[in-house]
Amino acid sequence: MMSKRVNIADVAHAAGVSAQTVSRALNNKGEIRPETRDRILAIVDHLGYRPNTLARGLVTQKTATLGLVVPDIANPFFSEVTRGAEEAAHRAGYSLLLCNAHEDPVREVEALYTLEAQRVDGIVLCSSRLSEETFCTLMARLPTVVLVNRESSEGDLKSVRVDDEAGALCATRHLLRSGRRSIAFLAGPPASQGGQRRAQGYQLALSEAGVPGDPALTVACAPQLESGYSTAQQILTNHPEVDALLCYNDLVAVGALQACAALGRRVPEDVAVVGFDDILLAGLVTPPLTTLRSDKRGLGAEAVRLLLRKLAGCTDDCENVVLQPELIVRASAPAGPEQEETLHGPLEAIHHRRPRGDN
Amino acid sequence: MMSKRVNIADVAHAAGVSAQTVSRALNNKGEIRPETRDRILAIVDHLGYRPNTLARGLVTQKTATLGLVVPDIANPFFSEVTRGAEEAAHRAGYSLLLCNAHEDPVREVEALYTLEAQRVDGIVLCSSRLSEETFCTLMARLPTVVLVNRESSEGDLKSVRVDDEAGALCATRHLLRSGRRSIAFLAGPPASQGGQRRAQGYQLALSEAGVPGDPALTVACAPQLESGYSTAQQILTNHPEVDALLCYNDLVAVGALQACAALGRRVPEDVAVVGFDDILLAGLVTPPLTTLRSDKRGLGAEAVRLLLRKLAGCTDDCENVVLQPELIVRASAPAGPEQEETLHGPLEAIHHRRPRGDN
DNA sequence: TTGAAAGCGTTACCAT
DNA sequence: ATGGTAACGCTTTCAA
Repeated sequence: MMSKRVNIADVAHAAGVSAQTVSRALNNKGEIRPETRDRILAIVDHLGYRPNTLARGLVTQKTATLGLVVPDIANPFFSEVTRGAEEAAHRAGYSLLLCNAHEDPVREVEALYTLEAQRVDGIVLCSSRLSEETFCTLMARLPTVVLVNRESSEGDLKSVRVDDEAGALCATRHLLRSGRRSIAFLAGPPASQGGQRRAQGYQLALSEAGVPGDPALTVACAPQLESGYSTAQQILTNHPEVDALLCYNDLVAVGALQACAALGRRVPEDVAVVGFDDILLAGLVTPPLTTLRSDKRGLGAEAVRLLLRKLAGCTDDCENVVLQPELIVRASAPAGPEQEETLHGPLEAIHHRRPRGDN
Repeated sequence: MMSKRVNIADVAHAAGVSAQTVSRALNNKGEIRPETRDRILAIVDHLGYRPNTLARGLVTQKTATLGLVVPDIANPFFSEVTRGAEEAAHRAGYSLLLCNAHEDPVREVEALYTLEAQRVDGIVLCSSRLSEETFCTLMARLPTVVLVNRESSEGDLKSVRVDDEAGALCATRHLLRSGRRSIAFLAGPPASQGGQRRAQGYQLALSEAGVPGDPALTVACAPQLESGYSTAQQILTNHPEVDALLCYNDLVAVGALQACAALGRRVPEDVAVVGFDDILLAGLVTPPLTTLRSDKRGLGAEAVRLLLRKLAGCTDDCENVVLQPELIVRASAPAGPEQEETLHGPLEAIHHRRPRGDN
C-alpha cells in the first residue's frame, strides 16, 4: 500500500552517486564538488527524502534530542519553563522529549530511565523530588543532566534556579515591615528543595526581626490550589492570631485567598497573602497577589543553554546559575503605611492596571 | 573516562548465551526456558542494561514515541491538552516528543518534518493553522496523524475536537436570552478552524433571534490576553452600542474584561463577557467569567487513544470524536432576570465559591 | 572528489 | 529452546 520510505540509497541511485556522497551533501561535510552537492540536494528535495535520525543516532551516538522532566506540565510555572526550554532547544536544532513526573518520585525515576533508553543527549530535570541518595545512584549512569530549582552535591552536576532563600527573605521582610507579626508559611512538598530554601529565608527574616518562629506555623502542602485552600483553612482556624500567609507558590496562594474568603477574613486587612512565581493568574485574582516574580522561561532556556554547553565539552565557565526573583507588591500584601509613598506604592498601581499575560 | 555503555552482547556474554536469547528474555517473546530468562533478567538488572531504543526502532520500524504539536505550550488550554496526552501515552508505554509551533505555520511545518525525521509512530496535531492545501500535501508523507480541534477533508484523517459551533450557539443564545442585543465576536486567529466554527454558531444564534448580524462586530485577534485587551478596546470604542463580547478563549476574555475596566464599562451591567475553554483563570478573575467548559485533558487523552487504535490497525470503529462543551454561567454574563431562578441561578453561586484548580 | 566496506545495537528469520 | 546471520539506514574510515 504505502510505498516504502525513501532512504539514502534511493537518493544515491537516483543521483548516480554513492550513499556516501549523498551523506556528504546533506551534512555539508567532507570535500564535495559544489555542483554535485546541488544536484543531490535537488534530488533529495524532489524525492522528499528525510534522513532517519534513528540510524544517524545509532552511528553518531548523538540524537539531537533532549529530555525534559517536570513534576506537572499543567502547572503554569512548568509550562512556562517548558516553553523556554523548547525554544532554546529548537533554536539549537534539538528536539524535546517531555516527561510528566506527576509529582511522583517513582514516575520521575521511570522518566529518567525512559530518557536513558531513548539515548537523549542530555536531560533537564525540573524540581526533582528524589532523595539525594537516589539521585547520586542514578546520575552515574544517566546522560548529562542539568537541574532546575534543585542543587546536588553530586560532582559536576550543574543547576539553574531562582534564589529561593533571598525571595522568601525579601517577602517575609516585606510582611514584617508592613506590620505583620504572625506569619505562617505554607511550605509546599517536603521533598522540594525550593520549599526548604524558602523556609530558610523565612526563618532568617523572622530572627532578624526578633520574632519568635513558631514551628507549628510552617506547614507542608501540595503545590496546588486545593491544597492551599485546605492548608490555609487549617492554619487560620488553629491559629487565629495569624495575620499573614507566605505561600509556596501562586496556586497555593490563590487557594489561601479563597480560604480567607470562606472564613470571613479580609485580605489584606486581616490577613496578608504572598505567593511565589508570579504566574499569569497572580495579577488577575482579587485581590491581586503580592508575589515573587521569577523568570520562568529564562529558567528553562538557561538550563538548555547550560546543557548544550556541557555537551559541547565546555567544562570551564559552566557555573551554576541563580536568578534573582523580584518582589511584586500588589494588594494582597501591600506596603505598610510608613512605606506607602516610598518603596512600592507607585509600582502596585502599575502592576494590576496593565493588561498582562506574557511575562 | 566513562566506561562504554553496556549492550546486548555484553549481557549475552555475561550470561553465556547468545544476544538472541537475551532479546527473547527482554521482550518475553518466543520460546525460552523460564529459568534461562530469569537468569538473564537478573544479569540485565545487575549490569544496569537498558536496550537502545534507536537500534530497536531501526529494525522494528517502531519507536514507541508520539509527536505532539501545539501552537503554544504556555497557553493553559494546551498545557492541559498536553497533560492529558502525556498521561495516555505514558500509560500505553509511549514517549512524547513535544513541539511548540509558536502560532506560526512555518514553525508548524518544521515541527512536522522534525517528527517525520524522528520516525515517531504517530502525531497529535493541535489546532493546526495550516491551509487545507499545505495540509493534504504534508499528510501524504507523514506518519499517522490525529487532529485536535481541527478537521480535514483528507481521507482517513481522524480528529478529536470540542463542538465549537454548538458552544458558540449556546453562549450567544444565553446572551440574547439575558437581554443583550449587540453582541460582538472576538474571533481569534483567522486560520483557526475552531474560530471559524464558533463564528458559525454565533451567526446562527443571531439569525435565529432575528438579530441583524453586523460583520464589523466580528473581529479577528490573537489568542492572547493582550490581544483581547486591544481588540475589545477597539470594538467598544468604535461601537458604543455593543453590550456583549463573545470571546475566542478565556485569555482573550480576560483581556476584554480589562478593556472594559479601562473604558469604564461595568461588567456585566454595561457589557457582558463570555469566554471559551474554562481554564483555571476563568473562575478566578473579577467578575468570574461565564465560559464554555471543555474537557481539555480528555481532548489530549482521546487523541492519543485514537492514534494508538489506528496504529494498532483498527480501522473500523475509529470515528471522529466531538466533545460537547458545557456552558458555565458566572457573573461576567449572568442569566437575565426572567431566567434567574430557573436555569442557571444556583449553578453560578457554586462555580465561583468552591476552590477549583484541577478541572 | 568520490566510493567501498565496516559497524552502530537491536530484532527477524531460519537453522539446529 | 537456543544460536547464527542478515538487515534496519546511516556515518566513519580508509582507499582510490
